[in-house]
Amino acid sequence: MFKPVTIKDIAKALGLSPSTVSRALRDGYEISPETKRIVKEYADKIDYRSNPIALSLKGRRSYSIGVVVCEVANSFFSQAINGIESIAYNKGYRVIISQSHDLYEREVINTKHLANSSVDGLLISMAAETTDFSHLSSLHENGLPIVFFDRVIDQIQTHKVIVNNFSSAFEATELLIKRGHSRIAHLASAPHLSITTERMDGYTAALNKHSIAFNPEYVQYCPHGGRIYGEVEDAVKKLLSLPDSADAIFVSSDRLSIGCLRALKKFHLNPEDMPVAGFSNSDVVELLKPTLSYVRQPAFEMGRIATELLIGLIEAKYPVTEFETKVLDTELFLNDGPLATGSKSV
Amino acid sequence: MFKPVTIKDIAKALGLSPSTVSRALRDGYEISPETKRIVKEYADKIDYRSNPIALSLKGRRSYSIGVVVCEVANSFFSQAINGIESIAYNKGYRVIISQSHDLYEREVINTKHLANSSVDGLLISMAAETTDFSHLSSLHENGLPIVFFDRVIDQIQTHKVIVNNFSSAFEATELLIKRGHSRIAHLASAPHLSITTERMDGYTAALNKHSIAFNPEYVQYCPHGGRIYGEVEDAVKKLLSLPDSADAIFVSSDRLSIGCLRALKKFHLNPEDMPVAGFSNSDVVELLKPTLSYVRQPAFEMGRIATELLIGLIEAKYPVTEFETKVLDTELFLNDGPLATGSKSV
DNA sequence: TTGAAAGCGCTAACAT
DNA sequence: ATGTTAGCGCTTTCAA
Repeated sequence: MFKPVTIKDIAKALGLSPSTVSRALRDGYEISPETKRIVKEYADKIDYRSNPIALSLKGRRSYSIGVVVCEVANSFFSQAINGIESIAYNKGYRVIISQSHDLYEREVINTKHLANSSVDGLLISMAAETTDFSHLSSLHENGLPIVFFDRVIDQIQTHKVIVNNFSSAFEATELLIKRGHSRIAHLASAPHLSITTERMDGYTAALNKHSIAFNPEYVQYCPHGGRIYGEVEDAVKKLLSLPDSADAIFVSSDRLSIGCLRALKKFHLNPEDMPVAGFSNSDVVELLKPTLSYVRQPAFEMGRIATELLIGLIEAKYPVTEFETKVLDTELFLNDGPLATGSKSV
Repeated sequence: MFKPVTIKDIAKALGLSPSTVSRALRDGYEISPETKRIVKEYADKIDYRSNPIALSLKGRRSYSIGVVVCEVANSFFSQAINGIESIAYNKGYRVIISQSHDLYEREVINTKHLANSSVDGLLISMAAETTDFSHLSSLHENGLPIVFFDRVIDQIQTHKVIVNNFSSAFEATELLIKRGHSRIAHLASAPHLSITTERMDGYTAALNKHSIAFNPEYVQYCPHGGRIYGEVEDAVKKLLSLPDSADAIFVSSDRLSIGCLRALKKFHLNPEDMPVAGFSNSDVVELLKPTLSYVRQPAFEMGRIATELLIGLIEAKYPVTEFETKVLDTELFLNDGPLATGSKSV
């Protein structure tokens, strides 16, 4: 069907050997300028493009990086992907995206599939369901470069890119406190995710600072990360039906924030009655009706940095042993404007 | 770095020839059950995985399909990508996604890059800016299977997947008319896009049916498809500042719908004063404050079907000459519930 | 300065 | 039932 032009074709047409053509095209120093000119002109004319597959086979490099996120249809991740692409593209890598849908099994299959597709490296944000990391550690031990972003794990030593989850959560919670609320609930994602624990800590720290007793009943987890809307609605319902019902909610993830608003709307609760502060990178937050005060993560930037780190790993001459965890700042928005900014980078 | 196990390794370890191993692994009929067992067990033990690059080089097939959309961070497209993935995945293809950001130049670079990466086929929704299609026709003439979805073009004969844009637009417009509006503006995307003209026709047809004179001043185009928010705001501003200002707006694309609401909010216009009906696949439409009556496209389904058609093309034994254009139904939602459904499939 | 030949991992036609 | 060999497109010694 598709009839690609090969180096051999050029060689034959020009009465040269394939190796000469190869060298001429790659500007080998041994080739005469004249020959180079001829070869290049001809290659140009017939629109020759080298076959990257053959190149990969030879060089054991595929110039592609694999990405595993829970879902593309999520503002945070699609923005991060934009960032990933912007760098990968410039550096000549293509990006293969796959979605875990927050399912452990899908994550395992995807990473295997990607590794098997000989990606040169992996960019991953853990699925909510995942608690066993052997699928990743085995790849990592085999030398596959991996960089984590957003939902990271401690068990694998490599570069990581996150935001200051603790202080972001702290500030968001404190915002609610400063507005006079004291029965602040916390709607959280799967309990073992890094973002969940860190944000939880920020939440409790804020309560502490303002001498508000921590009430475990005010904390609801969504083990599926909000993948199933029902779990969010149930969680919210529980918070509302407590004897001493919550009077504000801090939500610790993008999808949950939306789910929470949806549930509140369903229960006919006005934002005045039940203000919500949560993480969200939605591009329409300002237009949402139960309004949302929100923490915005620099998703694009996170993708960019993670990719730079990954490519650094891939192209490193010597094995890298010093890893860094980049911590970026978030921004806290209160209805329509920035109120305060997150904390420092480490 | 990465130490892949090869068929040769297995052959050597087992005292067999590479071809025997290869055949045993692929269940070749000529291999004795005993040998198969031995080979498979060993392969399993050392976690052997075939090198897809070598396979591709051999078979001239990469088992990957390229996707070009304007933007991943757009509900319609991210849902379509989910559909694409669901099929591709099952059939053993991986998906390489790239974004044109509605820019002609990016689209050209991306398609070249993908073709050059030897994808087996291309799934594309045209960029708003694109008016010259030679980058695609040349690939297509060279035998690269292409399937268009959503934003299609007439110039290339192949499978296409769209929705019934005409009747969807017709119904959305008629909805506004039935609610007593007669000065209905139309906020449209780039004028040469298929979706723009088809939806425009539906809009005018609805006006006609109800004997409302078509007023060209009520039509505003956004050549960048809303990529630049300013163009949307300007367009809306113009519509509002006409001597005989519009009293309702029909918006013909996802991003524009959001942009339009944003502009209206900025101008402090209530939905009662200026109702909007528009295409949108946002997953938070019901939560938007200037409310939106909306046409929802079966994005996931479109991705699914387009991918099935593409893989059909890729795996066709003989050149395909009969192409079909699948036309799917949309749904029209009025605040909180379906009101009417789009029209038939062709 | 150029060419010949080997090899990357795999498969398939052709032996045996 | 198993082995030998050639070749996919390219690069890279090694020879000339």
